[in-house]
Amino acid sequence: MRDPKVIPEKLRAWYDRHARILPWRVPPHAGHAADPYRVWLSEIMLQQTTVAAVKSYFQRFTELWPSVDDLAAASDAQVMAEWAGLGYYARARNLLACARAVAAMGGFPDTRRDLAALPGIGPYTSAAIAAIAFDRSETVVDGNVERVVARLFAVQTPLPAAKAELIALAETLTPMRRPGDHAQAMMDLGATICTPRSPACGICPLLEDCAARAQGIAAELPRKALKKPKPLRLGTVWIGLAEAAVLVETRPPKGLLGGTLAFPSTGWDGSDLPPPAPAEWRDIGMVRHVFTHFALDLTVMTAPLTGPATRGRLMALRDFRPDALPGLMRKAWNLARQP
DNA sequence: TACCCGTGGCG
DNA sequence: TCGCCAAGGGT
Repeated sequence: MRDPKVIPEKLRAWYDRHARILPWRVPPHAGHAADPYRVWLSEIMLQQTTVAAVKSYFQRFTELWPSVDDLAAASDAQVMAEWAGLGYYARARNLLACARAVAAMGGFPDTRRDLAALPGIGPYTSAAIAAIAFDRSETVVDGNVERVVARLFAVQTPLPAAKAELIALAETLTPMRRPGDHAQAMMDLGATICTPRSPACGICPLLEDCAARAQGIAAELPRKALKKPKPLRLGTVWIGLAEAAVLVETRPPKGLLGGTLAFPSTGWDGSDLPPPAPAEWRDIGMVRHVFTHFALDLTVMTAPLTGPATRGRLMALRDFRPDALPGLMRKAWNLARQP
């Protein structure tokens, strides 16, 4: 019943009318290709991150660094500061490493294989850039596509075990013509109609082709393995204030919040570090923050510094930008500056 | 394979 | 208030 070619044709027709307008996107039939730099930058930012959260960051980055060569010339600290708040900070470190590699080789490679050799570019992102920026017929599989395909073919296997099967099914839909628009159409469909909860099947262009819809189980797919409960961890952070300055440190380059600007803290994994300086530390309250795999209750201590610090460095308040902090540290700062 | 790695919005 | 989830990659 389901002709494998009818689905991409219907999808393309729907996309031509309903494509989302996004700052990094070239509309269908624009007559020119997308800029690989802007495609790459947006794809990195969009990894596990919503379109709404990315928009202002994309705008800011492309203003500061209009080309990959401009970005390659930026400092680590500046890129980390501009990325602050977006999360998954390994992306920012890999972003800069990738920009420098691309600048050194004179531009982005135009095949999926060569793209995937660059830092921060994996199976999804390499396929997306190859299809969208270089018109390569690659199959782009993200969370949206997994969901759309699982429903179209009524795949009952739970994720992540179903991953290989979903990729194989998605490949059967990839066209030779306009593969980039096809990829973006699949993702737009997943983001606006074939949504995780209460999908809008009534207005779906693939309604007649959807096996899950026919069985009445669209909203139940894709099935997912049970996830482990998140442990609660405890920690302490110290915000030391000197004359028009605050005690900060740059966190170690790897691990949680790696490379970000922070206040000295315990390790919040049981390690029991001492305060970074002698002072009359005062407990001003606690902030809760939920990471991917654990929750954290962080006790916030403040004090005017009275002796030399054993950790961190003093930063003048005029140079200190709270929005250069990751979310957890921003919460602590906001608590500390309240009366 | 199974972890590790942020954040904000939404029902 | 809380669990779920979002254009994943690295190890």
